[in-house]
Amino acid sequence: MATLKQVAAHADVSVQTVSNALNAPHRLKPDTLRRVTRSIELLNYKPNRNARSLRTSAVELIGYCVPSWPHGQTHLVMDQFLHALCTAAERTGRHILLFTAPTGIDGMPVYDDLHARRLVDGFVLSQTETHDPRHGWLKEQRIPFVSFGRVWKETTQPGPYVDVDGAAGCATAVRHLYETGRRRIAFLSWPRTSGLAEDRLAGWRTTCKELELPTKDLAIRCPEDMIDEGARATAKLLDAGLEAGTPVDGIVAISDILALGALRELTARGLTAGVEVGVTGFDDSPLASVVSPALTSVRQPIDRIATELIALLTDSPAPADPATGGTERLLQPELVIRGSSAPG
Amino acid sequence: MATLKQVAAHADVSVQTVSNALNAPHRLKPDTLRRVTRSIELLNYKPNRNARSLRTSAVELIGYCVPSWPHGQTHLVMDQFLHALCTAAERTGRHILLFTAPTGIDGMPVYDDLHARRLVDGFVLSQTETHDPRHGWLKEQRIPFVSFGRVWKETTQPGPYVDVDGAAGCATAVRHLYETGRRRIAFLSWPRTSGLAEDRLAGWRTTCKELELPTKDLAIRCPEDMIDEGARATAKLLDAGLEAGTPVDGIVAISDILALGALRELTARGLTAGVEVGVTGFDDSPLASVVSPALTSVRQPIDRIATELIALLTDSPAPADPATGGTERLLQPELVIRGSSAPG
DNA sequence: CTGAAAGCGCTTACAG
DNA sequence: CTGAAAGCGCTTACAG
Repeated sequence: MATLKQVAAHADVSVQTVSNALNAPHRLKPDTLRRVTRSIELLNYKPNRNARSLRTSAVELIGYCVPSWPHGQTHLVMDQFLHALCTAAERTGRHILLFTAPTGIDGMPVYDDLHARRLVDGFVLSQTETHDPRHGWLKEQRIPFVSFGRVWKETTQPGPYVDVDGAAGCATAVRHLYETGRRRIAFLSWPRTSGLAEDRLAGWRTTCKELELPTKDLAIRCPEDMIDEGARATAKLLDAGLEAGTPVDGIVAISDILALGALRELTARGLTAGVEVGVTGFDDSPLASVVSPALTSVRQPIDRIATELIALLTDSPAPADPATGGTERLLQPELVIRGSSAPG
Repeated sequence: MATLKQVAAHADVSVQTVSNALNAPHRLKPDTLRRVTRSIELLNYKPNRNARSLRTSAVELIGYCVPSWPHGQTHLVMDQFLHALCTAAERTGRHILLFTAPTGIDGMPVYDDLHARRLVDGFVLSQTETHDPRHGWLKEQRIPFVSFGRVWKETTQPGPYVDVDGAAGCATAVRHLYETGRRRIAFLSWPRTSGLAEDRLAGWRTTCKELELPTKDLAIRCPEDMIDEGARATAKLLDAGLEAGTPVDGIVAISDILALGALRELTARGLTAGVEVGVTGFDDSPLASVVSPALTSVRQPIDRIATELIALLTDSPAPADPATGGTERLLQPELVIRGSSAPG
């Protein structure tokens, strides 16, 4: 393996000049640069990153804690997210270092350790929880990080974040169902403890009110994000609608999984999603396009999210540019319309 | 941030002794060790890994290329696998570095680069393809790697691998269906180009023959791993069975996704999985336990796989121990029985 | 525009 | 059992 010194000898310059050829080529006379570049190629020289990192004390590595899921649950777009995150990091010459850590505050020593030993420069946080203690802790330790997802219900968000406007996403879903003729639109949610859920639910509620649609008894909180729960909640909604003579004709689900449960219950009752009842999910996971009828779903802009995360983490402190500045980005999701809400 | 030197000064020993306290504590007099340890804790000293790596030229980082999937496809157990891989790596003091690369041979310069710049010590390969060119290339370059999955149809496997005995998994599934009374067991497969598929199919075929069950026209190759394809293939099987007066009563699917398609088609025809037809999948993905009836599925021992991968990659060249030695591990999967094959 | 020197924070033989 | 010295391969002020 060639070293700087060998390249320097080969090109008959000092090591410093080779280093400059790599890191500040404009400082070299074009002729010298050419000669050095040729030697680099000839010797197939690749700079040793450990030596560089030792000197600069930047490793160009970003830590990401692999979430561990309770059995039966899964992050259906996690591989997409990781791929996007890697790609975004690589565009800036960085990479993602994976690690595991206990949930919540108990995991913080792991973060501290990775940073102190200089295995990473900083962290991308995801799976943000309501009152997530990690953000405040990292900020206090002056460990660089950026969060995918807001810390809900705090007065101020500690540190930079990127998030998706869930309320707007659900609002779009409600409007879409309204435009396709639905007038009694229910919402399948998660427990109240989730700030994320409250945000999305608020989008549903507000939009229903705007459109003068009913909301009473139409929001159901499923205790877990499981297909069965979605089916159960849908059954309850359909039964109540029948009894009252006001059948539900639209269902906005807070996740694709719950939406899948809704689809299953409809099928079980001989109803067709997109015909009698319009159904929408959230996340546009791979499953959405694979069931039939395919699931209309709110898609988070994953590539954009990844790009912004890396930008916030690695850019020099933004100069408060009113347009792109600041350290908070709320991105707009997009409704992907398929058969479950609009037959044809 | 404390350095070795500072700790040495604080403990009134040489830096070398502090280093030894960390890396070879047995060399120190118990008393000295105690004193040094105290200083380390007091100063909250964490060794700089870049300095260490520069010196030892080992980074304790393992590269893993995040697969990119065609839209609508997903690796349902990828998050489980990554979690297991991370955990296994961390047990040996290592971590996983994620990167992206073009598929096949085109990606090799990326691997080479990561290794040459000393960002990683070696690689874990997955998504192994038939005739995968990466293994041979890496071996030739003397870049350490281990493969999850065999390179099929080659005379010899280049380099170490861990794989799951797919044939045995499918054999178990067939036997289970047989034991629950099924006598006409079909197989839902992938295209012939997949060595993995041929292996699993062979397990089905051999076991059927052993049990004197029919196999003719009972293996269907779905062009893609999608729910719709599984449903379509199942429809074809059921139709053919009806016509011939010999109804299919068992379906072994090569993946959970295809099995899900089978379940859907059964439901659409008013049949119940586990009653009229027993169905099994492969992978025991999160979806398996979430549909209803829940899906019987062949589970790959993910934690074991991860542990073996890390062991093969990082252990000193095994001394040809007849028991655990060698660089090839074929692990046995396990059938997880649920309602889709056995009601109640 | 180019080069000689110092130093990033460790570990590794080697002496004592 | 402990320490003085060299060196891993870079980059960074600083001179020239």
